[in-house]
Amino acid sequence: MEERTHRRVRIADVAREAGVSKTAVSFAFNSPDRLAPDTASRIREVADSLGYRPHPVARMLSQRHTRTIGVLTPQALSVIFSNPYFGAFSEGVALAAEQEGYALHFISPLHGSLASAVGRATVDGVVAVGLAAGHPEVEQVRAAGLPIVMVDSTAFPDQSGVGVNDEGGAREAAEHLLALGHRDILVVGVEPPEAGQAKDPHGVHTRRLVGYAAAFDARGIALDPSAIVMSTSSIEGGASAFRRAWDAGLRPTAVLAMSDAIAIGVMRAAREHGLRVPEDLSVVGFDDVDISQYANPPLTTVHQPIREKGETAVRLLLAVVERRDPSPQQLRLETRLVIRGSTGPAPRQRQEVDRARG
Amino acid sequence: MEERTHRRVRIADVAREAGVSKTAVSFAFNSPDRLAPDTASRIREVADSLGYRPHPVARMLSQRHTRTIGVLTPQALSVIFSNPYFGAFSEGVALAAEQEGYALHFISPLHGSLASAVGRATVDGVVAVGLAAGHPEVEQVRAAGLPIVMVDSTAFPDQSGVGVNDEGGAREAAEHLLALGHRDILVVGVEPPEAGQAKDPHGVHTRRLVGYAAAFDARGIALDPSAIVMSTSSIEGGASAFRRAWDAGLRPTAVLAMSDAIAIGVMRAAREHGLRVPEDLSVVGFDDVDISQYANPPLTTVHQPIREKGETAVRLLLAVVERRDPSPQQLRLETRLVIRGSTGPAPRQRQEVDRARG
DNA sequence: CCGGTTTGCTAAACCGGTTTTGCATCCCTG
DNA sequence: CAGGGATGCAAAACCGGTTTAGCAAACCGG
Repeated sequence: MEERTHRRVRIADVAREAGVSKTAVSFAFNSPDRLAPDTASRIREVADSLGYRPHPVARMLSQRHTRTIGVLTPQALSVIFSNPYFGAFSEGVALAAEQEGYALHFISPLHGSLASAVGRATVDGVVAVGLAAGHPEVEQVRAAGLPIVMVDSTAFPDQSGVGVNDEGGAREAAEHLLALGHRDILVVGVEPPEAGQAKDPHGVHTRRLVGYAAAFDARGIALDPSAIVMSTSSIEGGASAFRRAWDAGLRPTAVLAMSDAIAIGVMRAAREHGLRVPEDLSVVGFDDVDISQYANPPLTTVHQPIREKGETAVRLLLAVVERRDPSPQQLRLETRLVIRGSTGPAPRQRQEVDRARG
Repeated sequence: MEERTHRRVRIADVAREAGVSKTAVSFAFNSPDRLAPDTASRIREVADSLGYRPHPVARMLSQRHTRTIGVLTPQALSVIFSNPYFGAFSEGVALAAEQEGYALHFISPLHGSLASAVGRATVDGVVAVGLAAGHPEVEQVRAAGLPIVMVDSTAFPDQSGVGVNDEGGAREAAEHLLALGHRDILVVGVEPPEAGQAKDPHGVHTRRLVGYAAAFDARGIALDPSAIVMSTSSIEGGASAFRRAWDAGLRPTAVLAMSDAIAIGVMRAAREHGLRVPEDLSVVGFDDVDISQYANPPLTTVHQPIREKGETAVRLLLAVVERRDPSPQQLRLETRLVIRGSTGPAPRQRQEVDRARG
């Protein structure tokens, strides 16, 4: 197989073989109308016979765009891909990207450095998910002159952003529990996966917490800060968070989990302690990830249009990448509570026992 | 904000500003040891103050590599990202890629054309998943001189490949059911998601079928071809496949599903028909995807090291990309049956009823 | 049949870096 | 103090395309 050592066929090779200039070959592929029809087809034949393929990198360089969009995440891809939330989001991103003819490039820390990954990325624009607006890598992207759209985070006024109504959804979730008579409610919050990540005062966690609190306020009840625990957004994280709360003596009749993965973990841990869901413990999640409807019992949760969010992010991005409508927009998609099997009326006894204990 | 209109800072700008040549600037970044220490640091200062970032595309062109690896799939990304199997595989790929300092580029049909997506892809090598060796796009990659490693598919002798022991795992699964006394067993096979995809005689489906058949053969029992139905690998697909079989009059006591998603769908559909799992119906899946242990009941399934497969694929690929050990290898990772709650002894009555009916 | 436009193609510049080659200058060493 | 080897940087070539400017021939109306 000499094919292996065989140098790649360049445009100059085709030009020489066809007896024309490089320009003509380029025209034959990109604007055939600028050539006599038979010249164009002759060139293409020669190119085919030589197995010529325009070098994509060279093409990018001279055309000054890559037809690729980047998805920027502060977490390692190796930890994110089997996260169903991210999976659904990526689906949305991919759908829009494919329709518009853009490829996808995932930008995540290389050798631990997100900055160098950003510097290496050959993209026309970036969708940033899970990053605060002031994040240094976001600045780096802006400094490179690349359009960026922020997802679930406040954006700069000169760039677009998409989010969902976290407050409203959270409030609905808490109201649902309150209406069922629950008063001893444990909140399990999502903590930023990167330890280095400073707490974002406008982050998802805060917005959902505000929503929960609003529901409590509306009933003149205070949300007990000691009944708020943090967890990574995973089944294991949720399970261990519930165990910690239990060990600390908390005996909630309901849990407000800030993600479905946490909710599912909470349900598992609760079962280990002999609690039935929803008879002894009601659990409501957040996100309405695909698998939540198949959970046991099916999870009551706040639905947010994850896929649509990904699609929207790409469309907003491409609007400025392709200079169609560069005016930045801030979109907020709606959320809604989906009541399934993991929530029910507060257990009478437990409630009284807890009161007596408290 | 004039920043918006501001042209990108090029290497020549830095050179002029610092009073040196482009070469010196390049050296300052890539091989500082070839410059006097203070010259190098002065250049870097100037570069910083100007906000200079080497243009990644230009860099790729001259260095003749991209430090990116491509993941090639025949299915649209928009349909694949929330597939837990693919998620886990991508995790493995991402883990190895990140460790080696490579970025990830997903290559999937653009505007419906996989070929054009391959032509546009700026990658140093490709991991192909779900494609048969003879697939035209695989040929295209080879013709472009790019290293490729095939996953779960027979590879050419001059390129590497990774697979798992599908036959062995399938055989174990069938043996398990047979040993539990099941005789009326429904097989739900995976059909290639792309209709255009011709049936690959060496594909995953065939290998698993061979394994099932081997277990039957060992007991001198024939695998009834009419008890084999096809399905797309999804919960919905599995559910509707079971319904179709049921409507066709089949009354199996056990199901061999070729993927976990199918198995979960089968369990759901079975419950709709009033069957209890595993009392009335045993179900065994394939793949042992993360969520299978959380299914209701926990799914008995054939475990395959999905993440490890992704990792291995990347390492094999990089071995030839970086010309470390270009000798192609064919690896086959092991599978094993994981017995959980979805399988049990064959129900006596049902068995007899069926015999009488049969 | 003349001046102007169109057609069909080419030469050269360019995209923004890296790499090779080469030339001074400096430092040793004998 | 001449000769040889480092050292430090610059000039030019190169990566492989696209795009601009421009030229010659063909065409066309008057």
